[in-house]
This record gives sequence, structure tokens and C-alpha cells, in this order.
Amino acid sequence: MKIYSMTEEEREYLKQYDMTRYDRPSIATDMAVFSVMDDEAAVERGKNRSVQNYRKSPESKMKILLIQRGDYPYKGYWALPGGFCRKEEDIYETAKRELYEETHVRNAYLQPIGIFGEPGRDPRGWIISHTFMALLDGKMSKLRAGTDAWEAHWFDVQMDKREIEKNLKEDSAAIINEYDLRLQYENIQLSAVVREKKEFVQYHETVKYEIADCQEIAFDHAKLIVYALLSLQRQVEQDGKIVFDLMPETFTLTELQKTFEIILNRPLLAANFRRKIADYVIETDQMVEGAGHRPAKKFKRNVEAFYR
Amino acid sequence: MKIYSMTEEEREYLKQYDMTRYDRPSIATDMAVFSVMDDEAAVERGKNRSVQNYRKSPESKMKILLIQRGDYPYKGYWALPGGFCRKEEDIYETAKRELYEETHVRNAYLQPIGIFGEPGRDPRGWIISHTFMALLDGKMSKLRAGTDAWEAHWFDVQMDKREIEKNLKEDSAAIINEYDLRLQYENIQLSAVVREKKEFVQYHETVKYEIADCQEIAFDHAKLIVYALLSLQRQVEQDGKIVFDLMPETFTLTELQKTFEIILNRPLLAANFRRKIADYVIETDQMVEGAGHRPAKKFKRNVEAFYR
DNA sequence: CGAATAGTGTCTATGAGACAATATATC
DNA sequence: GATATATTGTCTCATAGACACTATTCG
Repeated sequence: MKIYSMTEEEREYLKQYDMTRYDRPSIATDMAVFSVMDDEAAVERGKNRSVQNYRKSPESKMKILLIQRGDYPYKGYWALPGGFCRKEEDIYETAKRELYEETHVRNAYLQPIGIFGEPGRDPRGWIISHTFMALLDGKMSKLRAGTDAWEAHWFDVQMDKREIEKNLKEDSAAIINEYDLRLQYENIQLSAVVREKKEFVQYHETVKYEIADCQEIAFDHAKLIVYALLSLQRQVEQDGKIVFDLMPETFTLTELQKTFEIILNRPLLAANFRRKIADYVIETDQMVEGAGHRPAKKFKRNVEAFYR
Repeated sequence: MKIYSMTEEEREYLKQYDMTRYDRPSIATDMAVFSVMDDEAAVERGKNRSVQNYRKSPESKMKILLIQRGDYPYKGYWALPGGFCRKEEDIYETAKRELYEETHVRNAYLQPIGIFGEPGRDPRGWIISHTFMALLDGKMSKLRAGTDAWEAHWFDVQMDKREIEKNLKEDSAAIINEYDLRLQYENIQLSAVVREKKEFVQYHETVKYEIADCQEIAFDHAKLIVYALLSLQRQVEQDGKIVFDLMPETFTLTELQKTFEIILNRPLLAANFRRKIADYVIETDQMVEGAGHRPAKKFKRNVEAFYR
């Protein structure tokens, strides 16, 4: 390999080079941390089930991790966990560090999904957010202990799509959708409406997102959350592999299916689902115990299949 | 909509807030600008065809736009076009501006594909690159006029995959691939080898790219180029829509098919291809003229189909 | 046995891939 | 007519979706 080595002239040039002559933004990461779990798991694991419905399986829900801001700006509002990129830190390292600080999870699916640098998005100044999506096995995370000024909680996520306008012609298109976002943790309710504008300009598609309404969600994070949810859906629709990142080491096929259903927001037929994911899982000899009905086999990932 | 409005206390807080207490990187965009065209088009359009083979259709090739660096560091090396993000400029705007400056194209498919911020990637200091992929209709671009110190050219792209290691087990996997990249413009030959390491760590996939060899390509741009090519391939493999962004307003189905083939790096059967893309195109009444064989119908995009 | 969930078998429609056949320009 | 490409028809096989059916545990 040919190594790049500097000449004396170059060394001189770089010595004179002044990085600060250009304005520079602060770089932040915001983490959309998702998990799928039932409410009991969200509060405390392994607690007593309600006595009446002991036969019913608990309902799984999509969750997102939010923290309440303890400082200005948006003091008291809820925001995605995140923080600033440290000097000479790779942005992925920043994301991993933030994730660990908030959840004590070291290994998780982590993916950059967007860059939001619109001027004015943060009153403190020019701050570019690198938004990451993280998928957590809900059983693994231990939230950072909250203080008065800094609470972290798993919020239920509900998002509904509404079509506002759809104008399709042979050579042009304009589509506007609205996404109603509702987030809930105990008696705390947050909500937002994010508008998606798709257009065809000179034979090229353009998509824009803007916040139409926002209750108690800090900065432009409502937009980031909607964007992250749409990214997740789109990816799972195309290739379900990443859903496994939401699962623990072993799981039943029904648990896996429910996780798919929650993300895709539609029911799946068990027989077809099982056929589809059959190659990706391997039966273990564990069984679920103590349910009021036929016990399910536990499965684990078949790593070979993930690489075709 | 509830408007976020500041209190006096908050205004005071922000006044004291010192952005400069954290280190900040410079933010750059690097543009992987791809186009598919025949060599004649790359040099000058509409020129005389070679007389012997007037009946043969010209061969299309994948091209990438590179500039020769006129300054240190990597003076004389070839690099992706790019530049720094200006104050209060959205990073997408930076990318659009750069694209326009280099190619005089305003509308093109533009997509962020990666963030590269590894310490040491630029000898000038802490510079985070936001890499964008742009797809251009080759007939549209007019390269910025070159000067002695600043040449821009369309390079032929050839990338081949080589499997180095493949260790698949039930619960773990380690895969190493190498990508041989060769770029050529007239008698200028650039090359690189980029290694891709995939692993399964605690049930989660990790992928890393590193440069194993690099000839005459500046910075870590060999890695960015390979990464961009892989992104393009993956996307087209999943959903061919973006290929249309490489096409002019009207085109023949064979031209479209060739473009797919070049990206996917494999031949397609015409009958099947046509069935697959049938809904996305509309016949026009134009025909190709003056070819030494049956003339092809010209088609245009069917915008309706792009929105399902 | 009834409730509740786990798991399987099969029919059909749709789409991908392979291959053969036909069509139409120029020279 | 020869060359070179354009365009269409059809067979097979794999897969997705719908639906009906069987299995197993607890109480």
C-alpha cells in the first residue's frame, strides 16, 4: 500500500491552516430508542399478573425512551436522549456512549437515520442533530436513575396516518400526509402532528417534513420521532431482519410475530408468518411454562440465515 | 398549535450560554455523483460515431465525478467534490450548492448515505464528512470548467467483490469481503481496495469498512466511494425506482435496462425486465432514429406509479 | 370439557426467471 | 437478405395470502 506522506512544503501549509476561519456548528446526536414490551415489563419485570385474566397473554406495545429536560431551553419538555459529540469522537461513538449512559446497554442495533440542521431548530445556536435509531431488547435495558430534574421513561407510542391531499397526474404529483403522534407514560400525554409533503419536481421526488402541532415535545423532536418511526416501518416492510434486534436471546414465534405486527401496524396470519421466518430461527429445547394454555417452544436466531 | 415562547428567565439563561465551551468540528459534505453514460457522451455529446461499428449500440458505463485537488493536503490526488457547510446553512443545502457548482444541475436525486468522522481522517483537523449520493442524468450535466489546479472529470467505475473469509456458525458469524475499486479517466488510473468486515456480536450485526490499499485517491474517499456504490446497489436491488433518476426525460427501455444492469452488475432478461417496469413508464410517440436496426420507442416516467 | 394459545396443511393467485419466437429498421 | 436490436408470448417454479384444521396445556 502506498502510504501518504507529507512533504516539507505541505507541513508548512497545514501549519498555517486555520480551522477557525470557518464557522462551525455544534454536533449533537439524538437517539430514537425503541423497544417493544408489555406495560408490566416497562414498569418492573416479573411482577404479579392481574388475577382475573391470568390466561390472556399480556399486550405488547411499542415504546420510545424520552427524558424530561431539566434545563433551558424547553425546560420541563420531553426530548429524545442525546448529547454533544466530544472532540475527536466519532459520531457513532457518541451515539453508543449516549445509549449506554441512558440504558446501560452496550450492544444494540444502532443506525443513523437522518441529519437535521435547519437553522433555528435550537435556540442555543447552530446545532446539527444526527439522529440515530436504536432497537433494544426490552428485557435488557436499565434506565438511568431519574433525579428531580432528569427523568427518563418508556413512553407508549401510537402513530396514525391521515391522507390530506393526493394529486396524482401523469407527469406530476403532490401528496400531503399527516401523522398524528401520541406518546404516553402513566398520566403524561404528549402529542404532535407532523406533515409530510411529497412532490415530483422535474422528474425527481422531494419529501419534506414539518411540525404542524406539538404538545410538550422539545425542539423539533416530534419530527425526528415520526421520521424514525417511518424509517423503522419502511425497513421492516422491506426486510424484516432488524426486527430480531428487538428480541431477547430466546423468544417464542408468537412474540416475534407480535413485534412485527406492532411495527407494521397490521395483523399477520400465523401460518404465513411462520413460513416466512422459518429459516431465521432455530428451535431450542426450552418451553414457556405456566401459561394457561398450550405452551410455546422457544426459538433462537439462526445466524447463518442472516447472511443468506 | 401551542407555540413555544420563552420566559425572561430562559432568555437570561441562553444569553449566558456559551456555545464555544465545547469543541466543534468542521462540517463538510462529500458528493458521490454518479451517472451512467457512454464514453462519447462523457467527452462531448453528439459527435461522430466510429464508422466501422455504426450498427452497434454504444456501451454504457458507470461514471463518478472526481476533482483533482489543487491544494494541500493530498495535492494532486483525486477526490470527491465537496466543501464546507456554511454558517446556518442546512447540510442538504450545502450538498445542493456543491452539486450545482460542480455540475450546473439543480434537480437531481440527492441522498445522505453516511457520516464519516473518524479522528485523523483529515490532516487539517477535526472534520466530519457527510457523504451524499447524487444521481445525474448524464445528458444534463455541464462540468465546471477546469483550471490547471482544479480539474473535474467523469471517471469510469469498476468495482469487483472478493470473498476473503466466510465463517458461518449457528450462533456467530465473521465475514470479510474485499472490494477492488478501479477508476479511470483517459490515461489516469486510480485504484483502491476496501475491506468490509461483518460480524455478529451478541446477536447483533456490525459492519466496518477500512481502506486496505489506495492509489492516488485523497483522504478516505476510496472508502466513501465503495460505500456509496454499495448503497446504490443495495437500494436498486430492493426497489429500482431510483434508477429512473439516472435517466433523461425520455428514454428507450433498452437504455433503462442497461442502466439497471450496470448498477446491479449482472445481465437481465429483456422480457422479464419489461414486465417488471411496465407500470412505471408510458409510451410516447417518439422513436429513435438512424440506428442500423429496428428503432426503439421512447418512453417517459409514469409519475402515478411511483406513488403506488 | 372449555378457554386460550400453539402450530400445520393446503388451495389459489401472483410474480420471477428462463427461453422461444416474432418484428422492424438500415445497409 | 443479413445484421442488429426491439418487442411479445408462454411455460415453470417459488412465494405470498387466505383459510381451515389439529394440538396442547391449565383449570
